[in-house]
Amino acid sequence: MFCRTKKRSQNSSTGLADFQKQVYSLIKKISKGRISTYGQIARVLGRPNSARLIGRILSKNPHLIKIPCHRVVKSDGQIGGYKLGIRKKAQLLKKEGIKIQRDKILNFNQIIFKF
DNA sequence: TCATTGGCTATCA
DNA sequence: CTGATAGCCAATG
Repeated sequence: MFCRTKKRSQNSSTGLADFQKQVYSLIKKISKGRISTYGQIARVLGRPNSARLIGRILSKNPHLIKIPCHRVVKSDGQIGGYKLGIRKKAQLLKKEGIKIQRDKILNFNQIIFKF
């Protein structure tokens, strides 16, 4: 009788698979020479407390060619992490005209990408 | 202004 | 359950 069930585990409410796709979609939109932050991505997608999750997702599935995940950094201007190392990340960013010193973005405030 | 602490999120060892 | 991650934020001293 009652067909109950569905016991959706906690992850239905978060919709993780969907969340990942949205993360990738969003990051692909970041223009060259601009950056965003893990927290900002999380907020735009409606998960203000899941900044850390963004980093996890990117590290798990870095489609380095299609998705410019090197343009996503920490909210305080630090580089964050990168599959190939933060040195590599810094190099890529510099190439796009972003000024970095001691693994920190100097003009962070001016190049932040607004969705 | 800086350093520390605790809470959040999801996953793995 | 604990600790550790590509983090963020507010509170505290």
